[in-house]
Amino acid sequence: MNLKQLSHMLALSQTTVSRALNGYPEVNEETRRRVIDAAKRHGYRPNPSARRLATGKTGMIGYVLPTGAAVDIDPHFVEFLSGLGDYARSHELDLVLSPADADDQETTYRRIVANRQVDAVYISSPRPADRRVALVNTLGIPFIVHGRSEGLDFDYPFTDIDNEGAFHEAARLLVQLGHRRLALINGDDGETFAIHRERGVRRALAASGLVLGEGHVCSLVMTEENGYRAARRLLERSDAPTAIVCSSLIMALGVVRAVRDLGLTIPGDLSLIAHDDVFPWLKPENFSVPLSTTRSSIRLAGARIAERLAARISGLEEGARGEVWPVDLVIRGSVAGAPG
Amino acid sequence: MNLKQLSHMLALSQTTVSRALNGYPEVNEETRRRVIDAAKRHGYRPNPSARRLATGKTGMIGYVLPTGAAVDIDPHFVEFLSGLGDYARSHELDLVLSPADADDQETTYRRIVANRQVDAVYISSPRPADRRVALVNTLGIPFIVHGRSEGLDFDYPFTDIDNEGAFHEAARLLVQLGHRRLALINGDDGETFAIHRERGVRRALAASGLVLGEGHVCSLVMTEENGYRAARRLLERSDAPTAIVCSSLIMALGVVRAVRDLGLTIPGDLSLIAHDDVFPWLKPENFSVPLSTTRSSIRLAGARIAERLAARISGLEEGARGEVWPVDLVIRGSVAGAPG
DNA sequence: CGAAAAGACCAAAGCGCTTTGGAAGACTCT
DNA sequence: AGAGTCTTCCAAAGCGCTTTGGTCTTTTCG
Repeated sequence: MNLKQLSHMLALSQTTVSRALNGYPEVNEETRRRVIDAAKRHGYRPNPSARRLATGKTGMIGYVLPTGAAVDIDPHFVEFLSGLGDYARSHELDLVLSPADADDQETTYRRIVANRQVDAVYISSPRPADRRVALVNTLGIPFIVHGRSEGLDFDYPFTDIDNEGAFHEAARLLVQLGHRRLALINGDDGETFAIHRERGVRRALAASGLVLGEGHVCSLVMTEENGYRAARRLLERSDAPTAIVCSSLIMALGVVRAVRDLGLTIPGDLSLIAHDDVFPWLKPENFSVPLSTTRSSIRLAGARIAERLAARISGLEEGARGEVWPVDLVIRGSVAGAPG
Repeated sequence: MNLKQLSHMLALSQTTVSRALNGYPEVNEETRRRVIDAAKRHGYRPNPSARRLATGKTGMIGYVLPTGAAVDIDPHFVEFLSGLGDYARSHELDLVLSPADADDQETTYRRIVANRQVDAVYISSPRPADRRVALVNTLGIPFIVHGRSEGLDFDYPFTDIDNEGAFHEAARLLVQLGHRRLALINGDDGETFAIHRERGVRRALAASGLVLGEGHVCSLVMTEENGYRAARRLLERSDAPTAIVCSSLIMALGVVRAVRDLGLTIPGDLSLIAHDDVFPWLKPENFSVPLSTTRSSIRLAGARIAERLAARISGLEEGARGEVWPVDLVIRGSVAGAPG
């Protein structure tokens, strides 16, 4: 059932039927009702390919997915995706993942824009002076950045959490509890979020005349193994930290293991606070010693970004507005006063 | 730059240019070279929307993504996706995720097929007599099932691993080591893979005249927390198992925690084998006691399924061929002879 | 050498929608 | 009553590609 058949059946022109269905004003309400009714009754659905060719709109949002043997898609991604899906579903938006060589995403961005394959894109895990942000900005496709870049000479729309504030709070609490030697086990410091977190910790320490010691900050891909190694290395130092702030729950898993292996205890020998993106399958309250966290649902962020993308596509949102979400600090058993 | 302009520039008809570019035989090789060359030089890329309207082909594969507040996308999904992306990237295939209400995926499947939104789809986490498989089969779109259903009255193409064989081997080894009371901490037993795994364990036990005791098998969503709870419940029984086979590494994390909380040790008091889908961020060899596993890379499965889908789209693969991959059994420190 | 076959190309008809540029009739206003 | 204004509808022109159904040469072969 296509438009031609439907309009013939109603003894109307395609123009009128199309307009009636798309809510244009220049059609009699009585006629519109007839059309809508007939369309429903015959299960007419406009062919998206045709509509796409005519309008250029696709009803899809895009994401360039870095892949490659050496590239691991972050488990955070899936949680973000859940949120995106939550929103997209109720708006019949689909998501197009375009896999790209991690080292050459630019080509893919250009392709999906040139081909008009999607109405908007989002960018995640931005870095300082991120080239993707610059590219997408000049290509002129609607977009939102999940997180922030830095040092770009233009503004852009983003949704981020207050990483600096969160880690500032966490570190401040530890200092207040008497800790003098803090360490930070961070994510890849090429990414802005990690930079912000480190900045937050340093600022909190500086407020009490302390510094983040040389060798007391690690930047690693966030795996359990890296958490273990980093913690082990830290705790075996002569100036071992008495408190660690950690960028991910998965790494915290490794930290806990290292602590145990070394015959130490949490929070007796070491206080630990980690960032929690809220995974349904790994909860800080279920750690053997319940883990204190800075918490922000990455899933909610996904939903929000889908919402903003939809708004941008339909022209409801414009400009380079950035939004920064506050982060909760949730205290559980893994923090205590400094030992000794 | 569109076809019209390009053909005008070459003083050829659109027909000839189109055919030259698409490899049709009825065009002079010399002409073809000229055309291809000019296309490249001017950066001509056929508009996919137009091609789509004309041919019905989209160059995309689809996946209906169950979403909803109560639905968690499995972290396995992302690993699978990596594999899919690895292949898709090199073939300029995109992946369309269509979020759907978890309780009504049927509507979405019908929509994407009716709308010709994708050339093929894959189905994951199938259940016995899975309605999605039946639906997709009748809708007539190319598809591959990742895993297997059961009790369907037709054949269908799938790629699965030998879950039954793997868990049979694991259980057999434990029995050989003298274990008499095994337990199985399984995934959601609505899904076929869990059923197969249970079957494997039971078969191995039966071969030695043993059975999987009432209460010695748990079926749960695969989270750390559920692993902990299940293990705790099992180990506090009067007839506590001396060995556990576990369906996921994430659950195994919980098992390890429960063992420790109860003051027990691995493998002294309990032998443990878990299934490993090969996550880059959580490795069995890095457990405090290195974990024995049945191992199969879900990422490789993703790549394979992309490959088969591409083959089906282009007509290179047909029929309902199913393939079952063998699973490795990797022995590490977490297994030992039965205590006592 | 003439008929049939093969080779190389083209004009035009879709694919199914949106949108432009009217046109016809009904209504208002002076 | 005639000019202007709405209201409501339509024919036809795209959107940019593929594909059908030719035409015109050139080659092959009995």
